[in-house]
Amino acid sequence: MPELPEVETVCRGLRPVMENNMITRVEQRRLNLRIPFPGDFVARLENSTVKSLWRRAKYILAELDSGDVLLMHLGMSGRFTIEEPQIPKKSSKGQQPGMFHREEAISKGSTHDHVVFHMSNGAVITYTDPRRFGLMTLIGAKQLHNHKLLKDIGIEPLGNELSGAYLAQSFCDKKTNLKTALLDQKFIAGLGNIYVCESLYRARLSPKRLAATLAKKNAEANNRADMLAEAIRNVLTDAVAAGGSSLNDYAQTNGELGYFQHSFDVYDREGEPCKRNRCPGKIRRIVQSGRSSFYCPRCQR
DNA sequence: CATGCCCCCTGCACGC
DNA sequence: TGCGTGCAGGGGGCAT
Repeated sequence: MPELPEVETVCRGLRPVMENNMITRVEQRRLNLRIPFPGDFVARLENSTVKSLWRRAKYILAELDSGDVLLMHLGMSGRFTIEEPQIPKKSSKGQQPGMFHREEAISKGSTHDHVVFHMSNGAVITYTDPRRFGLMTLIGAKQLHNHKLLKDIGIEPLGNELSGAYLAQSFCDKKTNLKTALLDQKFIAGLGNIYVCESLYRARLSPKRLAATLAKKNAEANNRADMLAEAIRNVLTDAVAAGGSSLNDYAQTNGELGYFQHSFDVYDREGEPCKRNRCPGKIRRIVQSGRSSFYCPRCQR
């Protein structure tokens, strides 16, 4: 499922075909995804030009010359496919699991293709989302920062603000465990279940640990907070790098963005051995706030 | 205000 | 083999 690194990858993939291009035609095939489309969605998009495209948390935002911002979220199963004119055909050999080729994508289509953008450069961008947990809406640029979906979102984990001190400060009076605190979007934006599990593993911190224990005023707590901040940054940076490289391969053979293989250290590895050198632990799964947590009880404390 | 839980929806992994 | 069941997941919104 798309998490922050996938959303970043999709954003980078969309940028060259959307930025500085006009949306000439929009096909909107249903009235809602997770939330209703604005009633004038198509009218407000057609004949407007995308000035810039960026990511905030797991949202993709496109600023239009009309003064609107197009806000998009991939939810659980959302993806974009780009068809560009005059791309040489490639052999269908060697495609990665879960991906399908441009030719198949075109001929098949899908009942889950909900929105199609036709761009002035000839690119056709299709949004597909079987589970419809994604969303698209339009916001006036001036209202952007007050919009309910964006106004309470915390810092970007790949920006400069993430530090041990920030985590300690944010969690000092939290009564929940670390896992729950890290998933709370008002502290760190865009951290999802997978990368919280992976970050805690890298920092050797138990998801069950009380969040406030990062804030004790002693050297050990400071160190833990620093380790966690570093782990979050590294996990996400690595994943973006992995997505970026496979995106290049992918975009040349077919247009679908944002699906690539990851290997995780703990996520979805219940019962399997801990990957840490010489650690005899087995990965355990527990449920916290209704979500699965995967961790090594032996080396995460 | 802080926290917990439900729910939106479909594909998929199970078990019989 | 085929069918039914239950679960996963982001995150808003509501109840507590």
